[in-house]
Amino acid sequence: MATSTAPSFATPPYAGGDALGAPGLTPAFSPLYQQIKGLILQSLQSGEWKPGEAIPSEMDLAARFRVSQGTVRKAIDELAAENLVVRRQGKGTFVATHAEQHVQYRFLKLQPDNGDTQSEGPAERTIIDCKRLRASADIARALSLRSGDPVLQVRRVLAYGGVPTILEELWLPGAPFKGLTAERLSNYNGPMYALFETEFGVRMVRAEESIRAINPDTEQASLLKVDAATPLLSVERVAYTYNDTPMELRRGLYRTDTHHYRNALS
Amino acid sequence: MATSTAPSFATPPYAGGDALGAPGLTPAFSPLYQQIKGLILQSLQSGEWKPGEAIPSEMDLAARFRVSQGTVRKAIDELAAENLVVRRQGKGTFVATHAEQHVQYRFLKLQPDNGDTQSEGPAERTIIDCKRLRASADIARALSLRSGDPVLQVRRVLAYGGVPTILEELWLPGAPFKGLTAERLSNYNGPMYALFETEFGVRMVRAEESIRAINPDTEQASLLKVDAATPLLSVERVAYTYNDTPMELRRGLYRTDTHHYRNALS
DNA sequence: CAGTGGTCTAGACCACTGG
DNA sequence: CAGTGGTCTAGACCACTGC
Repeated sequence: MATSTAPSFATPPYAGGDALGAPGLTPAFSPLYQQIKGLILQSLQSGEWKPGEAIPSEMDLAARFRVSQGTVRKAIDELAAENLVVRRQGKGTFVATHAEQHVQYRFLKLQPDNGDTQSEGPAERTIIDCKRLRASADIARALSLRSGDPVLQVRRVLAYGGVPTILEELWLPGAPFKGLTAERLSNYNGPMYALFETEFGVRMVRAEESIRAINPDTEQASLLKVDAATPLLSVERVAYTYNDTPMELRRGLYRTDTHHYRNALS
Repeated sequence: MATSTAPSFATPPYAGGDALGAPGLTPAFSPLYQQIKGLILQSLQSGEWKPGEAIPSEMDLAARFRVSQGTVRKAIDELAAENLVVRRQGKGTFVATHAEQHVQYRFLKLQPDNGDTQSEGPAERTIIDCKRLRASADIARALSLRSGDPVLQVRRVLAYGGVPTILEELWLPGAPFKGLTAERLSNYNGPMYALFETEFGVRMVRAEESIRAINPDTEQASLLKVDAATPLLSVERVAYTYNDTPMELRRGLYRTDTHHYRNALS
């Protein structure tokens, strides 16, 4: 509905302090553009604008929130810096998506040693299984659930040019992903995070990875078709939606004889 | 001296196109604030303002470059986003430094599994050796040198709580680091990159890492006091100064039984 | 051509720092 | 208190997109 219309202040040109309307969700003291950012964020979470769609123009938002275009602009600047929206000059500002961009697999830092991600092409994906389980203590902790809560476990292998390169095991909270099956995963063409968006309305926004070197156990070694003495990269990722809500725990084993994990520091 | 004073344009309020003065170094077409950013960058490289020092206020820079404060602000915003300068409200804008910040070891992503970097304290550093060598083909390529050019090689071990955890081997171009010795490295207290700043005027700005899982050879294993079958993280880093000039190649072996490599994705 | 984001300006006031 | 960076506004014009 016509909810979040305007921060109710009447002290132009600079209100300064807290200025939120009815929901009153600003605990301390934040600049106007931060409050506007928060309001836009709420609309993103609530699904008012869906991934891939355009959000209203800066002028429209400025009118809606009763602030200047510059203030909206600064709010959107930050959202764009966090990869939540994408600006396109002359067209508009769009809700970021893991699909339909050529920035696919944004969270996958493994790349071929020759650097040519292009010629390598997309991974060949093989689902091993997809089970309904109850969360163990560590899984529950990572996903902010309680031990025993229902979770989905997916295991799969990614291969490049016929060479199995990544073995992944991932856990998802049962409730938001009700109805996810191995079949739906297999039939879907494109990044898994894109499927999460379109089928479950869950958009992954941010993630953290912990990396170690390990030796695989015999099952892992056979799935990746490597010797058990071949060291592998163990990459544990927790992915978050809006609001810093953890929505996925993923444990990956990466072969690093033909690929490497690339990271830019600044 | 009083070189870079102002982009010479006389078409207020918006020149639009290329507007650089004498050196004329803008090939294509860039907004004013980008040109200002470039000019500030030149002053940073030239050492007009040294790491830790304050740069002129936004007002001063606006006057110097004959643009509005807002334009200078946007230029500095980008430099701050790239960690080249640090803004401090009420005090000024300062040239970023690897020393004297509590953001030390910005490029070291290894951290203890309990996450408590504080209680762990600083690493105990042991220099193994520091040799003058000639660059091999791969070293030369990484540092944009020619094979056979003089380079310095440093090897060292970092330990935490008496446990050797990191074995590093690093190469530096000979010319800029003339006079670096094992002694000076050992005597220096603080991050190596801070020493590079104060003693050699080389500031590392950005880096890229390639990560693999490997088994150590016998020498490496003994230096880290681990079994030769213990898989380790191999982290190859190229660090860059201003102008994307590579200034260091560093190959690290990380133990990941008590520590892990942490990476934030967004 | 109208509509979008992108740049630039000028001026006002706020928040923080230190003398 | 003066000086710094930080926020906000209003208005102008530029660059790009697509009808």
